Parts: sequence; C-alpha cells; structure tokens
Amino acid sequence: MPDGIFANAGTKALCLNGDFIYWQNMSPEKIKVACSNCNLRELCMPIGFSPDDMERLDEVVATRRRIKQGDRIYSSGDPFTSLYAIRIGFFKTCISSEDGREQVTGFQMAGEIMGLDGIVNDHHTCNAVALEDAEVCVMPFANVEELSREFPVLQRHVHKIMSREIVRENGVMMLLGNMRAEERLATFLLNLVQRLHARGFSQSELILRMTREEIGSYLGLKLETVSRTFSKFSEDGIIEVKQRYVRILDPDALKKIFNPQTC
Amino acid sequence: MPDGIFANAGTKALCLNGDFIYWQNMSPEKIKVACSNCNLRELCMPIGFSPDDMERLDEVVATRRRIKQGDRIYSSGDPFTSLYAIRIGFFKTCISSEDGREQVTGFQMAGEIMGLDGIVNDHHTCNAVALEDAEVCVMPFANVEELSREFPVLQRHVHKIMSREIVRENGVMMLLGNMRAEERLATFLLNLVQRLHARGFSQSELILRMTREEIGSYLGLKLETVSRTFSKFSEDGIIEVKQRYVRILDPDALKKIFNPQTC
DNA sequence: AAAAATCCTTGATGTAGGTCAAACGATCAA
DNA sequence: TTGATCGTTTGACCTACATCAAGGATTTTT
Repeated sequence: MPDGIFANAGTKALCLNGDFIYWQNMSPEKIKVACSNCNLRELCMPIGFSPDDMERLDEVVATRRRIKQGDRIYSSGDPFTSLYAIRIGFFKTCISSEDGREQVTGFQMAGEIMGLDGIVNDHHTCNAVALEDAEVCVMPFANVEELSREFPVLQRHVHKIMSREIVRENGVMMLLGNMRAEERLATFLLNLVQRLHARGFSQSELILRMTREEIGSYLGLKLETVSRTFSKFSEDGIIEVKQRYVRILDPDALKKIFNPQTC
Repeated sequence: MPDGIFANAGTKALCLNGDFIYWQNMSPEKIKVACSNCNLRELCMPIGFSPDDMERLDEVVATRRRIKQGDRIYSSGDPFTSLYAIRIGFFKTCISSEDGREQVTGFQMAGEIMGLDGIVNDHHTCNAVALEDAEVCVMPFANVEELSREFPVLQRHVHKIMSREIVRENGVMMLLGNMRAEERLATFLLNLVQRLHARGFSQSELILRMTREEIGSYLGLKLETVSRTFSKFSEDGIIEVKQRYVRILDPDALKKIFNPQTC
C-alpha cells in the first residue's frame, strides 16, 4: 500500500501533500518560518485574520524543529518554554509512574498542539515521542501569551485548544472507566480515521503509526487483548487488518459497537 | 463527629470557618461580591496583585449563585457563558453517554474553578452537580478574557488553571489505565485529604461528600468493589471507615499501596 | 413514630481481560 | 543470505473485579 511523507498516506495523500514534497527538497534554513504561508494554519491557528494581522501572527512561531522517529520533543521534568505545533509526523504523549508503568495519554497528528501540560508547573509532566520522523513549529509560550493579549481571536483560540484537550481527556476517562475492550478499540479507530479524514486522508484506510502495546496503553488494555480484538473485528468482517494497515469495511458496525443504542 | 458549613469539617474547620459563619448570617444581596475581600482568593486568583489592581480584578466576578444539593451549575449542552469559582460546597462533574452510562470526571472543592469544558464548543459537555448546598462565584468568561488581556498575571493564571486540569486528567488516565482497585482508592484518598489539608482541614480525617457509586464511577470501579476495598483497608488497620466518615490511620501504608517502590 | 427510599456491606458466583508461552512475520544488520 | 531483533498473533489458563443477591444502616417522607 502507498505510504507518503505524511503520517498516514491514503488515496488522498498526494493532493494534500504536493507542497510538502516541494518543501522537503529545500533545506530547513531556507524556509520562511511563518504561519501566513503554511497550509496547515487552519488547523493550528485561528481563522479570520486580516493579511496584516497574519503577518504579526507569524511572530508566534520562532523556529522549526525536526525530530527523528523515537526521539522526543520534550520529556517529563524538562523546563517548559514552548508549545509545539505539529507540521509533519505523528506523536504519542505518555507519562510513567515511578515504578515504570507507562500510560500513553494521547496520539497527536499534523496541526495539533503539544506541550500544554508544561504550563502549570513550568515543567513538562509527560514525554512527547515522535512515532515517525517529524517536524514541529516551536512557539515560545511567552510569544503566545504576548500576542494573545494583542489579538483576542488568538487568545480565544488558545483557550479553545486547552479546553478541547480537557474535553478529549474527559472522553478518555469515559472510555477507560466504562467501556469494554471492543468498544474502546472501535472508539479509537473511529476517532483516528475521523481526524485523518479531516486532514484529507481516506476515511476507510489507515496506517497505524503505533504498536499494539502503545494502543493498549492508551486504551487501558494489554497488547494481546488489542491484537485479539483486531482479529475479532476482522473475523466479523468489520475491518481488514494486516499488521499496521487497517481498512474499515463496515464503519456503521464500528459505530454500533461504540454505541449500541443509537445506531 | 463535627460537621460545619464547609465541605469537610475536621478539627481545623472552625478556625477557618469563622467568617463563613458570619457571612452565612447575611443575605447574599448585602455581600460585596469581590475577590479583594474574599479569603479564598489565594486559591482561585493569582497572588501578588497591588490593591489597585485587585480592585479592577473584582470585575471578573459578576455575581454569586447558590446551588442546592443535587442541583447543577450547568448541564451538558447548556450554552457556555461563565466559569465558576467554588466558594462553599463540594461538586462532582460527570458526563453520560447516550446509552446512559455515567462517568464522574472529577470532584471539586472550595477555591477550584469549574466550567472549562465549555470553552471549546461554546456549550458545556458535562454536568456540574452540587454534592452539598453550595455557593459559587460566577465569572463571565468575556470578563475573564478581557481582564486577562490587561493583566498578564491573570492571563498566566487562567492558563495555569487549564493546564492543571489537563495534568490532573493525565493522572486519572494513569489511574484508570494502569492501577488496581486498591491503588486507585489509595490514590483517591490521598489526593482528597491533601486538597482538604491545603484548605485548613485535618490531614487524617474527612467526610466523604459522595456515594460509593460516585467514587466507583470516578475510579472505574463498581460500588461493591469500592466498599470491599474500604473494608479491606479497614481490616488492615490503614483506615477507619464508618459510612461517609474516614480516618486515615496509616498514611504511609496508603502511599505504599499507591506506589510500592518508593516508600 | 412508622414507612419508604437510599446507601452501604458482605457473600456467592461468573467472566472479561490479564498472564504466560510459543510460534510467526517483518525488518535490519552483517 | 543468514541471524538477530522486534512486533504480532494465537492458545491455554488464571484472577481481579463484576454481577447478582440479600440484609443492614441511615436518612427522608408521611
């Protein structure tokens, strides 16, 4: 199956990725680091700015940073300085307890913002690990706050991003507290594919960037259970799985598992 | 055992509650609604303001609102207008899925801020239910944002509050995803008593304001398991339980359960 | 004060998912 | 090409917690 620069290359990948390919052929130094000419800005920046304002807004982004697969943007305990907007790549955030247990707290893809956990204590409390080679926009939080004071629409945007994360985590609590394995995995798949679709990818095909163990950690399941549940879905004709490749054959069935009543 | 106006009346309750009693004897209309003369402000407002600034800051709080036990400040679906700072009382926040399953997402006490979930979609996504008669300060979010632009220290404070909630929920994910029943309940008790202690209450005694079922919902357990785990702790001499009353006899043992390695 | 409704406890039994183990497939380095 | 490593699948068995049930305690209603 095809696999592009982007996290999850489906049939639609190329049309969205055209300028990324162009961009990849340039050295990072030559790129104008600016939101105003970034084709992801409607994902990570507020919309409805005037061209003039947009130029001022470019000041939030200081630099870009490349992160190799397996490397971290930041680790638990690191001093907090910046938020990070994902340009390319796929990340997980995780925390680990003193006795070594790891909990994946989220998976992040292009256009999403990372680092919010660091604000409260001026230090990060989780690790942000690249699950594939990635690039992020570094937004020093001082810049974000300063411009937020100037631009109410940016201020509102920052608040919404944080609120969205709170609401997302509420949903994960529901998942971990109340759902059974099949429901958890169905929810997970539907959420992933929905976010990918919003980025121009297929709504039926995806390449998982994470291991069964990482999925399990996020969903509060062991990797064997994740694997078995994938197999179960496959036997039931709901999905087609081959290692990291997943094709959703019957999305309604997935939604039905996720919510038996309404569908 | 004594029980005051406040959520959890321990031995220290009275010394902190003196002016609350005074306040309760006044009609709410006569109270000057202001942070500047609120003895909880160091909990819900940034510190280090000049008296002049403090006066401006009083503008964030529009009114106060009393909520009877069992009533809600807001429900899922309600339009979002304001944040709420708890003055008196104890709350739970919860979400419920279409098929009726309820997930308690948090318990909130005096000085804590509620309503952040509503920012992202201009509607609330959870219910805020008073577990005892309560009173909150209503802070219209437009005021908060406006003053945030004017006062960087308030802006930073708002960001920290939201970040703190994100970090808290990360911790709950670890709890729900990785811990066993005893660890969950031990963590829960230690957290509760620590927050109460920060408010001047005993660090060994508390009155639970929530049912076993609500604790169970928060911890991803059934009420019977919560009850059994309480009994187990009691048999082991770690705590003393009598219905809603809990006395922690051996806090180190609780910490050990919570984290077997370090203690 | 009696009745009703909640909430809590405890016992008996069931099961979803964990644990342990083995084998298979894919990837990568030599 | 071969061996090593890592991730995945699948089977057999086990256990922590859920479920079902009954009785007791506490609070609320009448």
